[in-house]
Amino acid sequence: MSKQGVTPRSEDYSAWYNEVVVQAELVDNPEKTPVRGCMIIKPYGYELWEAVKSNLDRRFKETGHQNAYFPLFIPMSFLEKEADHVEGFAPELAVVTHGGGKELAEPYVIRPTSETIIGEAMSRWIQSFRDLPLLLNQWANVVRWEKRTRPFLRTSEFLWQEGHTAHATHDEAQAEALQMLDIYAEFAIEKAAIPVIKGQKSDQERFAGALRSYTIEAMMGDGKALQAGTSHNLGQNFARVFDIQYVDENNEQQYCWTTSWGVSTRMVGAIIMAHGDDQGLRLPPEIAPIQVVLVPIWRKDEEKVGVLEVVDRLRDTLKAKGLRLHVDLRENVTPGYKFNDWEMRGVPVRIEIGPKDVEKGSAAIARRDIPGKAGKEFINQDKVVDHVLQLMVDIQANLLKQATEFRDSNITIVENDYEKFGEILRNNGWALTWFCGGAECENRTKEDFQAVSRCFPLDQPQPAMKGKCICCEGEADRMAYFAKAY
RNA sequence: CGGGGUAUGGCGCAGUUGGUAGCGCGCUGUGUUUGGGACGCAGAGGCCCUCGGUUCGAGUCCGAGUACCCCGACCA
Repeated sequence: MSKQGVTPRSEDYSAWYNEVVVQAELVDNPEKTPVRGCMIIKPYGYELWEAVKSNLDRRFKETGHQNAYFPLFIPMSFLEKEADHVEGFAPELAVVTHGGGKELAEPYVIRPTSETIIGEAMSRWIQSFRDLPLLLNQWANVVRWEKRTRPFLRTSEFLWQEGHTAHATHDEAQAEALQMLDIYAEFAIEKAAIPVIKGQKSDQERFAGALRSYTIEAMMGDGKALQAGTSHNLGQNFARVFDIQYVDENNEQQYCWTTSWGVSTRMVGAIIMAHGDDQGLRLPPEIAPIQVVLVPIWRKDEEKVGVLEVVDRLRDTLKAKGLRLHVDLRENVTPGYKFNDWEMRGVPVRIEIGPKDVEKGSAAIARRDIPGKAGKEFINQDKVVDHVLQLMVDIQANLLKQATEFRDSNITIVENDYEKFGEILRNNGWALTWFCGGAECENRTKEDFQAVSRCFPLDQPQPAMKGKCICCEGEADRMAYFAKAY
């Protein structure tokens, strides 16, 4: 790269994002990746995804789910069984027509999601109420042929987990959908430090084939919204078309109630856009692949010996505390280069050890959430471990605090004022307003402001109250967030 | 799927009236450096997107094709 640093966010947010993901080495340069719309996730980016993955996987297992794996290929006829479902996905399907040099009798679809093939399996596996609930999850790749793609946010192939469960009653399925939404929100807030809002999707924005769809909505650094995770109560739609039935206690056949829920590599995009600054990434310590980077500095070989002695000692004591740590021993770049490099990669804490520190028994500690020299201080080497452990907590909390304050300062409650409503949306703000949920109204806001409802928050600001829909002025019993979205 | 643009070392680009390719960064070696993106010296590295045409001669001119990028309509 001939260029140093990235385009400032304020100048061109989109350019900033595209440059950061490449310069922080999360992905291969998309313009060079040979498969259009797909991404090569580089090791550092994949480690970030693994942090998301391992956190969620643990929570899924804690709540009784088991991992399984279903085929990448799905018979075309499976998708066609659920009318809404196939209609929703038809335009973005990749289809395999040939195999082993011969045309297939029935084409396979490369899964855009697995409700159908898992539904078919469930229909064979479930016999009795004793087989329920069936709580499955799979970690997989899926393909949706997207016209415009962006690394992590929208790619033709992406990685995700998709949970699929079957229950005896509507209420159990509903509870499951809400439980998984809670798990997503908890992860987003506590680990990714993104203050997401839990809500229900409007009928227009609902998953194709679902009874109800829920979402965690996150605000990005430019004010736009990003759906960071979803869960669906699929009702009996898939159970009916795939014949997922069980015999209840009274020996009667009943259709199951199913759910599905997913978080994808888009979450990585959310982390980048929720926290990044003009220096690059800022990663929350909880999920940062590298939490602490040690940069040794020396001029002469005799200094090097003393410096490395201190560096090795600090490395060992910090590692003993369970910190994910890296020592940057590169000799072909200067310390200044390294500082910028690690800031671009978003490492929460950097420790610099130079000859002066060896002499004075000190260490320079720089915290990434406060950029540049302002976030740097010199402390006694004896205090480094405690200080760094405290910084992990402080930085985690501070990133969440900053993101929350930013979000709240960009949300405006608006009632009965379509002009003001539009103004908020045009300025990339979020409008919280009464909304009847109707398709006509939503189409109108989309046309007028390129913005639709993000969700009806589960946590309603004025529960039990009613208002006038911002569009049609008809009765609305819930408020919804509207915003431009990724 | 509509509109615009680009294609030349790893990356970013230049290349005049057509004469057989250059700059910066990076890379390799080496020496001096190293506390906020170091410098000197010596090197390596090119099917100029593809096919066809014009010409003694094409990176350059003409034609066709392909790929990609940007802007709009569709989307986890």
